[in-house]
Amino acid sequence: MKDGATGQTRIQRTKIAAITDAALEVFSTNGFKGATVDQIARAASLSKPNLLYYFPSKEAIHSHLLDTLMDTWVAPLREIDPEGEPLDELLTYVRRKLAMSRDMPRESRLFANEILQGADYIGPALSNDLRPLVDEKAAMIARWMEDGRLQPSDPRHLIFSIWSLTQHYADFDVQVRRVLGPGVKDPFPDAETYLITLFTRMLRV
Amino acid sequence: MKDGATGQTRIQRTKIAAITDAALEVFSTNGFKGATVDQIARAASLSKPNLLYYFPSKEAIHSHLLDTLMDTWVAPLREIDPEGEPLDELLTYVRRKLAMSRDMPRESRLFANEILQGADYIGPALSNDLRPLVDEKAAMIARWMEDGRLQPSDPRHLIFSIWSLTQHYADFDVQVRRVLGPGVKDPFPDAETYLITLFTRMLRV
DNA sequence: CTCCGCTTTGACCGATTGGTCAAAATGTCG
DNA sequence: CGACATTTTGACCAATCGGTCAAAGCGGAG
Repeated sequence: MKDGATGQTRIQRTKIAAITDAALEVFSTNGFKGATVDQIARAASLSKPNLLYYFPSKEAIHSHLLDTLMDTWVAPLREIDPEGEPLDELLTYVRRKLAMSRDMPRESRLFANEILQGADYIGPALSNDLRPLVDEKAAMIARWMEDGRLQPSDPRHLIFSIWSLTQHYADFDVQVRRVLGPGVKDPFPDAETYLITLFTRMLRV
Repeated sequence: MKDGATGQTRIQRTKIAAITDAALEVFSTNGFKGATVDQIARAASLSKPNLLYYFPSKEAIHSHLLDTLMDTWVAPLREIDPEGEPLDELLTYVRRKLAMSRDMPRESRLFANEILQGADYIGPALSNDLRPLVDEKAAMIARWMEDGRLQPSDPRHLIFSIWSLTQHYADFDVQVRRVLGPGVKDPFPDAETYLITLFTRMLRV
């Protein structure tokens, strides 16, 4: 039975949610080419043909994942408030992005895999959607710097550095833990302290 | 004919070099599971059986690559001089790592792929070889900070941040270029200026 | 109950995968 | 040259890949 607004039945919603969650797990740990439809189906407790009843192809699942997750992923950047206190806004952004690495490491690794291997699917979105957003926020930061409310530096590379440092703790989690050793149960508290110190010294006037 | 020291003929040296170079290209852009031995063979201008005459398996090529490249990859960290001027030593380290991202992006992506997907092969090396080295260098940096020659901060996360920021420009090169737009032909000069500023403000007493 | 549309499945397909093997080609030496 | 080791190749193999299909199972409305 249809449910007018979304055009999806209850069962469809449930199964599609299970599939996307399973696909997120499998794609993020194996990459697109390394993942198999069978793996995803097993992780979602479905048979392979049953999975392909809900999605036409492996590529379709991957695209669907990237599309629906993209907004969530850049949301914290969008929420930086031009009217707020500059340093607070940027430090909050750092904290939010680090929290996302802690709470959504699979999403982080999914995008990392995609970009690392050429961004074949997500590439256009980077040029058409992400770039204007970065332009806008970089201009805002540049204004803050001109007004003497932040120490001057390249705003675009500042944004890159926040992405790089925060996502590092999700994408390279294995390395971080191996290097810190088994004594460190959770690297994130120290990471947050360090990153806040770093960007405070970088930006505070 | 053997050549006593290495146990390799001239042809073997040439072909193995061609294979490792081709494999670096293919593995770094497709990951281990995404790469095929046919691709590597074609990139090395060899037939598949001929390639498997020099290496017993796909996994053997991958292992060989990671083993031989690991030393090169951590060399700049090893070369930080405990007797040098602290800030100079660390800024030089940043410059060297960024230069490696510019000149050896394939190597960077090879390691990024391996770690991102669980570090199944390289994991033990991280615990047994890299961790002691980081411990040693972190202790050195901590001493510098105690002596008042650097602003204090977590030395291990400082090292992580240098890895993260410099390798970002190799691993996420596609994203960086898409976000900066086609007007920017080479992101590296601005990146170097930004990173030197960042770590100078972070560390200078 | 019957009927009908949605859901699930086992069997199967062609293509591609990593890897083998025996034979042929090539190189290297006296 | 002739003899022997090294190198190269086409044909081939079992396993796995993404995807198809017809048939069976299922739930709810009448």
